[in-house]
Amino acid sequence: MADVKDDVIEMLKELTELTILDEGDPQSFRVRAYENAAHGIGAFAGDLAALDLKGLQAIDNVGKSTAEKIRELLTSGKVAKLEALRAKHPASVVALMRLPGVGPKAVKKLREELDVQSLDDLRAALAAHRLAELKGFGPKSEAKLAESLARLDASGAVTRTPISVALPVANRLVARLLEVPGVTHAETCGSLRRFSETVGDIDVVVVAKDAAVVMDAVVAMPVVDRVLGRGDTKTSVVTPRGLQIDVRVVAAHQLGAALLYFTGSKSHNVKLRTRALARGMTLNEYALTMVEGGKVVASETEEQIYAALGLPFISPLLREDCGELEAAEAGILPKPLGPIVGDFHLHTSMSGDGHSTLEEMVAGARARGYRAMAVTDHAEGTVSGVGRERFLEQRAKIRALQAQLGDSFKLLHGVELNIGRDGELDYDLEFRRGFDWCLASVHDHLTLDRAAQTKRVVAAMRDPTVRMIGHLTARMIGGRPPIDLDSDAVLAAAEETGTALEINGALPRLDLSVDWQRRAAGRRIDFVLDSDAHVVDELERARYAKLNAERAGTLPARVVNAGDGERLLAWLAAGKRGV
DNA sequence: GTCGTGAACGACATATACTATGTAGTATA
Repeated sequence: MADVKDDVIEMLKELTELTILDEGDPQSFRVRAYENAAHGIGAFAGDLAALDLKGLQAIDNVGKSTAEKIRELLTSGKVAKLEALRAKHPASVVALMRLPGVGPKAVKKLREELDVQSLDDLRAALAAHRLAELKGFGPKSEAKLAESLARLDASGAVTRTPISVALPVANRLVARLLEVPGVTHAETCGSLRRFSETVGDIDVVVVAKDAAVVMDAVVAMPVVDRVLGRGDTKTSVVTPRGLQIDVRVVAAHQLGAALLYFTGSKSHNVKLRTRALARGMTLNEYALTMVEGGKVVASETEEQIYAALGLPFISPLLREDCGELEAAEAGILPKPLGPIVGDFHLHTSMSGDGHSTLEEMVAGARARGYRAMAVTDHAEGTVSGVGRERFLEQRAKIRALQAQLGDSFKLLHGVELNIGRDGELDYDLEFRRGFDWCLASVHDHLTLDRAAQTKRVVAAMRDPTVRMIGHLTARMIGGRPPIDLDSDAVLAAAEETGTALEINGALPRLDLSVDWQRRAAGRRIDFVLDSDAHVVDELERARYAKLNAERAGTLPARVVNAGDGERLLAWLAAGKRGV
């Protein structure tokens, strides 16, 4: 479903990049307009292909010109303006700008004065020491460009890093920083704090008495492959896998302003700063200050800064400039979800890929204060799945365990069914009815076309035993794409059949995505936050599912296992709607 | 480029750090 939208955003991003080159200014109005339009499209939850020019222009920051380009792209597959820019600035030239330290001005100069039109040309110019002739370039520039080129040859293009890779690195880094003498606070900011699916780098804000000590500690860490830059308060390093880490040291009384700034998003910050100026104040990463007289209004906490700007606290998860500032102003920010009270997708050592026992998983869930949980090992249709007898043995154990636990904890015997190529499910209807909880998921045949994928998923939803669909799109962030589904048809079927949709908290999945959840908003569809844990510590991942749901602004009333345990039990007892 | 006001045109433009150079470019949120 995301295909068309991704194509449009890709087109706008390319227009942005080429226009920066064309105008030699990364901040021109045209450039900003393309960026804003891409932003608006990103926040739009409908089907772009179904819209006419007028409909497209109703999207934020999409005007006549962009709407026409979108139609042009969707009908012909090409955009004349883009083609013209591509002809003028071929890919080999764009590649120059991707070199760290090279911007539009440098590219312009290299092309005009040295006829450098590609990385190869640049390599030759460097070898001949011709860069020294250029004003603004010196021996250091030469050395830096040569190193960038060599690194590019070695590692290929730079891509964004999936959150599943970046978050553990960031957590270890923060833990180490907290051990540095004099450090009283260390926190991950940037897109990781906003819980973006992929991140460009890791931003860490540190409070310490002596910044130099922190900088020394950072560059000495084993995770550091090389140092990009080091200043009095900011150091940038790169890991061996090419992930950039920026560490910034601030004073304790500036922490709020620093967190706000380094968390972003950029456009959220720009709007906040504009808002400050309109109120006679100026906001930077150190403080919110009166323009007249320079008196500091707020700096210590984010809450104080938002309050001084006449706003309630806005969760980092929402700071994407997707209407959160307007919602805050109107007092209609999405409410955070309550505590997680159950987990309905997890595996034990009974099936091939689980590593903790049933008892360990139950203990883990109880330790988290849950009221209920379903054990859902794989059915026989999955590689690591097991047959009927093993499940019946497990059921007996679960019943015995439930008897010990009493009413304080509801333990369901569940199963994760595999959705077959044509929507067929494991075992037979009668055997499936024997489970307390059936979830069904797609694990294979991931490249079927849209009609076939939609049909098999909807077929599974129509089964009376299937209470929930697990990781609906089967995507892996930074890995494999989502399966091709007709989102309207799938969501309509979920609503009609009363089949809940899982929000899977495994970091490589985060499935449903924010985009899908927003598409489902307004429909009567229940969501379940799950860990998909294969080992007891992974129960923690349900928290990531919760963050993802909050990021999407999914309503607490639609999430059955966050908030009130009794509400959850009532939902479980009610069974599948219409069955 | 978009947007809002008024039907063609003006407004839109945050704030800083670092680096290599001698004022500007690039990068970051």
